[in-house]
Amino acid sequence: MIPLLAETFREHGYEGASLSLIGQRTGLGKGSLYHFFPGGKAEMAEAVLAELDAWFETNLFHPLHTGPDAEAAIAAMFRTIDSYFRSGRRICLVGLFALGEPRDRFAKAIATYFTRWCQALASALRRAGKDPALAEEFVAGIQGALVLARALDDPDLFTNALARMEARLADGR
Amino acid sequence: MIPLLAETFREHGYEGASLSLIGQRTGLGKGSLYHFFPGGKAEMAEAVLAELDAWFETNLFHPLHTGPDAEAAIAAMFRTIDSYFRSGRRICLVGLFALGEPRDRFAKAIATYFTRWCQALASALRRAGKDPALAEEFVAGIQGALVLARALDDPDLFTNALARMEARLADGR
DNA sequence: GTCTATAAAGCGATAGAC
DNA sequence: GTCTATCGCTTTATAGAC
Repeated sequence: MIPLLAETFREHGYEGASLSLIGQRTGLGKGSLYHFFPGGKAEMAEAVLAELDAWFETNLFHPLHTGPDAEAAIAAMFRTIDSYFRSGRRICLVGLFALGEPRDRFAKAIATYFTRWCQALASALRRAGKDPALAEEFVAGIQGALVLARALDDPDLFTNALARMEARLADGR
Repeated sequence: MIPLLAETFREHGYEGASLSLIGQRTGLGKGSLYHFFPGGKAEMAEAVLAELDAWFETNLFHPLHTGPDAEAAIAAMFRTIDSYFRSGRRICLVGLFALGEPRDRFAKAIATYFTRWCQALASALRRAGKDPALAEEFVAGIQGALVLARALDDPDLFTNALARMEARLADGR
C-alpha cells in the first residue's frame, strides 16, 4: 500500500499525484482512500515519508552509526543506495519534495531525513579515519547525480558517481 | 517579463504555477498572457527555458570554452554560479523540471542544458590540465548542494560546497 | 493589447448506500 | 471497508467587449 503511494508520488510529484491517479495505482476508490487516510493526500504523503524515514533509519543510518567496521558500513551504504535508487532509474522522493512546492508543508520530515543521513555518514567517516566533512559532499553528490541521471536519461551517470565517491575514499583523499 | 515567469516557476514548480498566480506576479490578465503566449503555460515555460539557456551559454559555457586562461574561467564559473543561485537561496529551475513531472515535456531543453554545462566545464578542465571527468562530478555536486541547502534551509551549505570544489582543484586532486 | 465573463474539465473532499 | 454520486472550487483555455 505505502510503497504504491510512494511510487506514485515519486513519478508524478505531490501535486501531480491526483487522487484519481492514486486510486488507479492502488486499485482503491476515493472512499477507501479516505477511510485509511482521513487527512487526504497530505496524510498519505506524511505516511510515505514516515515509512521512508524508518527504512533509511534501519537500513542506512543505524548501520553507519553502530557497525563495528566503519569502512565496511560505508561500503554497504553505497551498495544499499545503488539498489534503493535502482542504479539511477529511481529518484529521491525527499529530494523532489525539497526542491518543489511541498517543501514547506513537509519541512520537518525533509530536514530530518537529510540531517540524519549526513550525521550518520559523518560518524562512520570519523570512525574510519576519514574526513567527516565528506558526508555533506557525498549526500549532495548522490542527490545531484540523481538529478543528472534523470535529466540526461542515463542511469550510468549515477552508478559512475557512486564509484567515484568510493574511489575518493580509497585514495585517502 | 520572462524573469518574472522564471521566478514563479522556480518557486512553485510547473504545475504549482497556475495561470492566476502567474497573472498576479506579472500583473497581467489571462487575456494578455494568452496574447503573448498562445500556447499557454507550456509556451511560457519553453520561453523561460530558452532565455535561461541563452543566459548560461553567454555567461558560463562560452567563457569556459574560449577563455584564454582556463583556470581563471573555471574560477569565474564558480563566482557566476554563486551569484546566479543567490548563494544557495535560489534553486535550479532545470533541475526541478528534471526531477518532476514536466521532465518528459521539456526533455530536450533539460538534456541540452546539462550536456552543454558538462561539456563546457570538461573542456576548461582539460585545458587547465585537470581531470575532465570532474565536470560531471561538479555539476552534480552543484545540483545536489542546491537540494541540500533548500532541504535544510541553510544556504551556507551551497557556498561551502562550491568552496570545497574549488579547493579540490587547487589541491590538484 | 487588456479586460471580464464563461466554458469545460479536473481537483480534493464529503455523504451515504451497501 | 468499498463503492457511486455529488459538492464546491480551481484549473486551463476561449470569446468577445472595449
